[in-house]
Amino acid sequence: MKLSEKKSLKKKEQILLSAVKIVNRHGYDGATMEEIAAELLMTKGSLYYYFKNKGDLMYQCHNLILSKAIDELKEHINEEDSAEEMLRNMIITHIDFAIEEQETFNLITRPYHTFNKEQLQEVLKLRKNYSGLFDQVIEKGLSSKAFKIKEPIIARMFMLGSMNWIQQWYNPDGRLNKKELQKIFGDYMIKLLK
Amino acid sequence: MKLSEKKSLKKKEQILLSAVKIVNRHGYDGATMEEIAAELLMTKGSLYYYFKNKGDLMYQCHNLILSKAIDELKEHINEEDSAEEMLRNMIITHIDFAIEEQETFNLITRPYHTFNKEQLQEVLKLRKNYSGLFDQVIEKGLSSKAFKIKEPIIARMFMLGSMNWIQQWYNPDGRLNKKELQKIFGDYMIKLLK
DNA sequence: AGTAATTTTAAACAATCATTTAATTTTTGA
DNA sequence: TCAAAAATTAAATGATTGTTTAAAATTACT
Repeated sequence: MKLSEKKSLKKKEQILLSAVKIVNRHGYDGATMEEIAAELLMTKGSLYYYFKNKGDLMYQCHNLILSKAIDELKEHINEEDSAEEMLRNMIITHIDFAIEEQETFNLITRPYHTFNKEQLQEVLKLRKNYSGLFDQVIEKGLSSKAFKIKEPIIARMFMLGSMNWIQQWYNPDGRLNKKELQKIFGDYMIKLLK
Repeated sequence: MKLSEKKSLKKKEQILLSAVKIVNRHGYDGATMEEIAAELLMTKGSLYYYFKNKGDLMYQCHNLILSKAIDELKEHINEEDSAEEMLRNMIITHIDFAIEEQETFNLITRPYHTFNKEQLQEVLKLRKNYSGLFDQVIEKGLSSKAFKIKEPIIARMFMLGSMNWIQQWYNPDGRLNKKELQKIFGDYMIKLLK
């Protein structure tokens, strides 16, 4: 690979990270190309040298974060833990992403309005992938009789929803810190599933 | 009250209802004054005869729906039911609003970005009012020993979050209809609290 | 019926942004 | 060092949309 290509890739990544930061701050609609560029001391025009358009940039942001999250979940699943222990770890990861990556993580609560057809297909695939990991663990718990829950798919959506909503009220200076919340949420989930 | 004032109030209400409809369809940013007016066969300019600006209109939409929801919750609380029965009814109401009023109900996940100071104060007051009703019932259940949960405030946020998120995945043509979902969610909540 | 108040409208305005373009600057590599 | 390639920029463009305005249409009321 030529030097210039390497540099280009690196720049692309920097832009992506800047975009993630701005999106987390202002949401999809609120993130302007101008601000994303300014973060890197560039002008917005340059962004189009690296990305086709804003939609493309947003799409890649979402994919980046979601892929990272999937990787982290998989690490927890590969360990030789009980379903309960695995689930507790996955909850910690999910809440981490929901809090730290805020808008980018769920980016596009309204994916149909935001992404084009091919992007949408990929996004839905990734999301299915993601939630499938939770389903897997719940299934494991059910078959080992550690869990006992009706409608496990609904239960999974119930759980993910409660966690995704944390970002609406979480306050880093609140009475409970992130770690404490993660513990409490884990306890709740286990109680729900047992 | 003069006839013209009555008519004016009626028109104002119609506009509000149209705005609610459009917001539920496209979200806050996606709702244009043009479309809100078109729904009533008016032109957008007319809206400014009744509302100061878009922010004002959105604010009144949110208040309208939230107030309705509060009223409905209060009806459930005033009955002579057990905490469990009351909570089940409140869950049905909440899910109804979350599904049917979609965007308007949670309108402004990002209230700081959307409302001005006085509006924000009123919105936060209403929201506190709303969630306080759930806290009340949980407290009632705790003191009657029907419930047993640590960190009841967090549990309430947990529950509201899981319900608010329903609108992200709910499909009216899905395997489970709304009523079935409400039942399942009620069961989950009770299991969590007991 | 006729006048004053009320309501509505079309058009102009203004602000915001995403995107394009053409020129300029910087970097690369022989 | 120097020409070609790569990267960046400033400015223009175009589309959207909230808001204002002044005139026109409608309605209320004596």
